[in-house]
Amino acid sequence: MKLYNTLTRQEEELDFNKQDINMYVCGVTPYSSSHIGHAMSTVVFDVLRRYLEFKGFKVNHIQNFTDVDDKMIQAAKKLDMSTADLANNNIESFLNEMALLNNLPAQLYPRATEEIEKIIEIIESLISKGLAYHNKDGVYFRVEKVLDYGKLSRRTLKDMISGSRIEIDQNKENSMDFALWKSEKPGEPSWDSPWGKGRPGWHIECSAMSIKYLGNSIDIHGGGLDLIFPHHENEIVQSESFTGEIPFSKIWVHNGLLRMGSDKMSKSVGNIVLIRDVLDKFSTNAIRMFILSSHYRSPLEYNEDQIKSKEISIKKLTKLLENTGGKVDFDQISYVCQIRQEQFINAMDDDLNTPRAIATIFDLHKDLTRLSSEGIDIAAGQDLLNRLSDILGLDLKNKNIEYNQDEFLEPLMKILTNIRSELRNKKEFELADKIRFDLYNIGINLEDSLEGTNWNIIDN
RNA sequence: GGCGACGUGGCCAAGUGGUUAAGGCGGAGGUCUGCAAAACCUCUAUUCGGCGGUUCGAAUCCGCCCGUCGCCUCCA
Repeated sequence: MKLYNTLTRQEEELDFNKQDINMYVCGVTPYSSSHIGHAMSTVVFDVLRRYLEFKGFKVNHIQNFTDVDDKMIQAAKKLDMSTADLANNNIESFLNEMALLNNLPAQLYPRATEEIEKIIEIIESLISKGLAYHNKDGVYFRVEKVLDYGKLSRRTLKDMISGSRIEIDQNKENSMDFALWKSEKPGEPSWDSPWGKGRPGWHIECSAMSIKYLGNSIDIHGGGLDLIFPHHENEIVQSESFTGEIPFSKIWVHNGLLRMGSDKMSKSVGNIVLIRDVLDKFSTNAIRMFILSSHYRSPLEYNEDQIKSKEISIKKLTKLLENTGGKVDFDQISYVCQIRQEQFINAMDDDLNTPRAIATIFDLHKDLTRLSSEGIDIAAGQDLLNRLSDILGLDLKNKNIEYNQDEFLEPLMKILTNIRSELRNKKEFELADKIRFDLYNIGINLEDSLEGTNWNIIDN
């Protein structure tokens, strides 16, 4: 399998000579509800993980929570609660939403505040190596000391300083030096350290957690494109300086960002759509198919019409699973399965090309409907359809039938459709059509078939 | 200002040197049906932002121009 490595700016063959793959994915800062941009990122890495597992690897997947930082402190203050409570609340709903999105849970979800010991160990080591210094504001990393600083984001210190929008901090040796530890300010959560009370800076928590749980040099480190600089750049320089091992991560995978209109969706811009609101409107399958219909490195524009169109696509695929029976034709069915599975794998092997993978699923669908209409048993093909869909985290077996589970509607509709069937049997079509028409006007759609009448609530 | 990405049919989106430019949605026609709906079948870009260039051959490589976006501050 090839994956695009942000560090080398090219696709690289994944030739890990081992069965385990260590994958660290940067999670969220749980200061508020998560938006669908976060959903996009987690779905992408979920699919990467599922595919690697399909290929036979055991994936150690870790996703962190940065549960203390400026935003956390501000938000907690505003809500008059502790940062810990705020984090707990948001983490709980985040994990809940991940499950609803059908993302496999990571093996571990470490939190910055629970890794202070490791964080301090790293900072002490960096100071002792002369790569970090302590002043009244905290501890800072000396970026000038590291020659390859900027290798991930491909920029030089000179470029960064000249283009910098941040005010120059006179207390820092170099304006690009970044905080490893921040000294305590009144009213803020803090921990004891050799440099007095304080809290970790951004970036250091990910180095600590990645190294502690996955080792000095991991296989895949991922996150959104917007984390390349400064977050991942700084993680690299801290980690490699601390462990002395290069690379900190063999491959850096970054997903493109979700846009709202033509702008990036982000909490700070304020143009966000919450995951839970999208989950209210659309099925998990449709949301995932929407996300996976464009390549993970491209930007994706949030578009409800497009998500809606995926509901229809999913329904088509689901419908095919209902076909049963027919004569066994091993040659035909296995030929089709072999071709389509191969195309699916080729697509996924090519830098996780999910749009192409999805296209082969539809090709498989077309093949199978053809064979089925020729009276051939397609059970083996349906099984493949399920397996391939499962790699994308699409659950075709789970029909979203919750609509029809209302305890009053269900028996009521049964009475109505039974009466209507009798009318149709007596050829009293005018009255039967009136029932269908009137129900349609209150939002219930009837579909007659040979097996009986199905109904569903029309979504808008 | 520096670095980077992108512009493919009505919408979304693959394809990055060579048979008919994937796939989904939409649209048109058809099969089925008492009629609908659903499902299925067929059709739906001589053309890839514009202009030049390289090449036997370019959506695909090069140059310029136009347009959109991201990072350089917190961000998935």
